[in-house]
Amino acid sequence: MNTDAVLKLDNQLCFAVYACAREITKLYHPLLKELGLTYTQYITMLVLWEEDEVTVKYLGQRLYLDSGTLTPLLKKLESMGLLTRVRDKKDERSVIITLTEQGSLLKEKAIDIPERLFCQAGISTNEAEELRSQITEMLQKVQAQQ
Amino acid sequence: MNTDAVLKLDNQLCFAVYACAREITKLYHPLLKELGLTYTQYITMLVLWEEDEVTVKYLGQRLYLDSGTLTPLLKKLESMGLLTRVRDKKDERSVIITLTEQGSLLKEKAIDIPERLFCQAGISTNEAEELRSQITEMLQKVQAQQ
DNA sequence: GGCGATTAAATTGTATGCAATCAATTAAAT
DNA sequence: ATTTAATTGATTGCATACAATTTAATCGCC
Repeated sequence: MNTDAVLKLDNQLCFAVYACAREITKLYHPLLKELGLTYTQYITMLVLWEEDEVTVKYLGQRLYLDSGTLTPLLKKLESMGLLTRVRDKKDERSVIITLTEQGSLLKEKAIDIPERLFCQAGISTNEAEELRSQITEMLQKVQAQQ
Repeated sequence: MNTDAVLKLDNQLCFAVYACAREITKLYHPLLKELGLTYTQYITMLVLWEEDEVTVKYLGQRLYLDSGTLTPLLKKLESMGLLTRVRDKKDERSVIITLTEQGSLLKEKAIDIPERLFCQAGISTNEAEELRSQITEMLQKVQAQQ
């Protein structure tokens, strides 16, 4: 590829990923509105529905987000009554996030979101899994450089 | 996949794309800092280096961004002396974006960024092109739903 | 020509993201 | 015990993103 072509937007893998991420988030918007969550709040709840009582640090590792993003987001979810934020007695540097009953119950309402989204986007399960695997590989490669 | 598994974060294609986009942007950060640009400002300049004198609407279509994002971003680039914003005489609703000489010249400094980034990320050109093609396909599928 | 519908930007308000820095606490070394 | 370093969150400042609304200009249709 010549020097001019590499600067063409449509040739850039990075831009494709970046634009795709935003378009997908927009697709989630109406579905998540029914739960009263934004996309970032939703993926935070996904982790907590898998594993309750985790630290902010752990959430950050799973979500690839830092405390500058998570602290206000978790305070918001706390104010919505979905979780609690309590300092760890054993190590006061850590904050333990715990779902409230309301937060746990919200999972039921979220169960059908993945399927509804896939239907909407018209993507087959197989090609999605293949693509997910490749992108995850790239994600880990890229993250290792930071 | 059972109902529990579909809600697992690591099974979600959408999250992989979302996290990957942010990690890639972070990888760009030190390279773009040399040019004094953010990632969004950089991709805006990419379009303008391809095609000068375009409308805000056109930029939005290429970048998948709306005027709410572009207007302040373009004002910033204007204040940096890289471009001008002028109403179209033929249709006063539109604003024409034109590179200044300084804006055009910046392209030279940007030429080697794609290669440096790929080296840094350790991704081969072939697998990148394959992945880019698949993600672009998904991007267009998803965007068609909006 | 006139007027409702449409279009293009700009504005407003909310929610991220993240770099950089700070503060508090804990762990390690001497 | 004291100093030093590392860890964990919180804070601050800046730059997006985008939904929703507003404003101004143009278009379509009669």
